[in-house]
Parts: sequence; structure tokens; C-alpha cells
Amino acid sequence: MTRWLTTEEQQAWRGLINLTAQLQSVLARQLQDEHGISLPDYEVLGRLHDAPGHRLRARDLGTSLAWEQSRLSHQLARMQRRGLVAREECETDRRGATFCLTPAGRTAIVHAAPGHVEAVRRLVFDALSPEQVTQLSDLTDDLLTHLHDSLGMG
Amino acid sequence: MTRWLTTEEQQAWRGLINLTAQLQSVLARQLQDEHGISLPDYEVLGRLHDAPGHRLRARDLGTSLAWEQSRLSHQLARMQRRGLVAREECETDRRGATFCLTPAGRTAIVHAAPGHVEAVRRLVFDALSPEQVTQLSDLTDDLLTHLHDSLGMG
DNA sequence: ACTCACTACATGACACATCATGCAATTTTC
DNA sequence: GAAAATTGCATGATGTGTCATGTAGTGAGT
Repeated sequence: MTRWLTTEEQQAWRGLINLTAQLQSVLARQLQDEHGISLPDYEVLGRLHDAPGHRLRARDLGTSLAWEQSRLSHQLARMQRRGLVAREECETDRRGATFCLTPAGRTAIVHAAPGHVEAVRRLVFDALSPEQVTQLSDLTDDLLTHLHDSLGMG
Repeated sequence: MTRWLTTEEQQAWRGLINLTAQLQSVLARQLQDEHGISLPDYEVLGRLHDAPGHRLRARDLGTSLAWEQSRLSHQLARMQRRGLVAREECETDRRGATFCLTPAGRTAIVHAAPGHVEAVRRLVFDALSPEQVTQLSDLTDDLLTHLHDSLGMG
């Protein structure tokens, strides 16, 4: 017997789906139009920028992003073609590949970050009271914990 | 001067992004594995199933889904190739295209819906108190309203 | 040292999404 | 009622994501 969703649950669920879809769409367009990079590009560039020496092993980058390995490999190949990152051999493990920011990559992330953060602030946090920010933080925390428990048991 | 995010805001933002990404991933895999359809397929099939006569004009389907027109056109072309939907000429507007569920499409959505809803319930709403469901509903509502206002003003 | 399992990464195929563009049918405007 | 603007949809190019698979390097057990 299927336990269907109540009206309020449906409202919350569809709201969540619509909200994130539209936010991603708006933020992606802004990055693409103003800086010529995609949201995934931004994520990768950000991690590399924060890393010591602006460089990371693909393995660690993947762990940090929680991306599938294949996705990261394709993404890095594309970014390498566009000159945003550069590939280096790993010295301690000949299988490994470390990637570092190119000057172009560094320029891109440094220029893109303020506008991106500003957009997130305007579109999201300017609409929320401090209590609501806490609520949102708690909600996502609870749900992510529950999700990982479910998958772990699953 | 960039207004950066506080620690709690960062927590909430990254939590929201991670949560929806992982939820979509899990739900998509479940639909694909158990019923051979994607999340976008599910959305389209659901709208068609709810429509009178299991049929809708592409235009109305697009409005209902809030999808870009080109996205819908490609999606419907793929679903038509796989025999999930069928195309008909529109009688009142010769430009128009109406799409209806095929028997295979009807079977797919009818079989997939209970498991999908059950997964949403288990992964999301089983973790939330009634107050939290209300919070989530209110939050998404506020944010979507704010988002549309922001885009409307531009 | 040799086998065997595992890890790190790449690649090709295909579904998905957006953009730019095209075109025919409809509506508006005069 | 003809020209102009708009609407409804399709299509090709390209970037993105997943799956299945391949390959080379590493490490553990013997």
C-alpha cells in the first residue's frame, strides 16, 4: 500500500525541486554570460584555488566534490582543452594525475567568485530571516544525515 | 565590496546544493534501474497521465513543466523514439503538436509512481517532523516568490 | 618474485540540456 | 487583405552526466 504524500508534503517537495532547478539555471547563466564558465567549472576551479599550490590529485578533487570518477575525468579533460587547468604527472603514484590552475583558470575563478557569491546572497539569503537560515541549515543537515544513513543501510 | 556568506549561510547553501544533487541522483537511479525511465521521462509521463485524455499540447506541457521549449522538443523526440509517447497533429492550430501516452508509456508511469513516491517518503519525509515539513514548505515558498520578484525586476 | 585483487584514471556510447537558428502557421497592424 | 511581428515547434552543435569497459600501476598474500 503506497503511502502517498499529503498536500503540504507535495507542496514542500515540488517547491524544493523547482527552487533548486531555477536557482541553478539562473546562477549557471550568470557565470556563463559574465565569465564564460559553467557551474561545474566554478566548483572545480574553486577547489583548486583553495588547495595548497593551487593543485590537487584528481582522486582528492573527486572526494572533495563528491563526484563520480568518470564525471570528473571528463570535466577535467574539457577544462584542460579550454586552458583552465593543466595536468601534471604524480610523483608518488604513477597512475595518479594532479591538476593545477593555469593563469587563465586563476583569473576566471578570482573574477567570477564575487559576482557569484553576490548573486547567491541576493537570490537566497536576502529573502531569509536569521531564523530561517538556521532552519534551512538544520533541515539540510538532518536530511543529508538521514540520506546517508538510508544509503548505508540500504 | 562583496558581501560574503557567513559560516552558517555557507553551511545552508552547500547543504542545499549537496542535498538536492544527491537526492536527484538516488531517485534517478531508482527509476532507471527499476523501470527503465529517467527523471525527466517521469515528469513528462506524469503530466500526460494527469491530463484529460492522457494528451497535451507541447506548449501546455512545457508551461506545466516550466521547461525551455527546445528541451521539451528534444525530450519528446527521444520518448517518441522509445515508444513512450505518440505525436498527433493539432486540429485547432496547424503549427501545434499534441502528445499522448502510448500503452507502454501508461504502463511505465503507473508502475513507476508508487515506488518513486515511496522513495521520496523514505528519503525525505520520514526524516522530518510535521513542523519541519511546514518550515520546508514555507522556505521554498518564500524563496521562489523572492526569486520570481528578483527576476521580474531584473 | 608471482599471482591476484584493487586503485586511479581514461574513453566511447548515449541520454540530457542549452543555444542559435530555421521555418511554417497564426495574429496583429495598418 | 497584405506586410510585419509573433508563436509553436524542430534541429544541429556543443557542453554535461552516467554507464560500461579498458588499462596501467600498486599492494597484499603466498
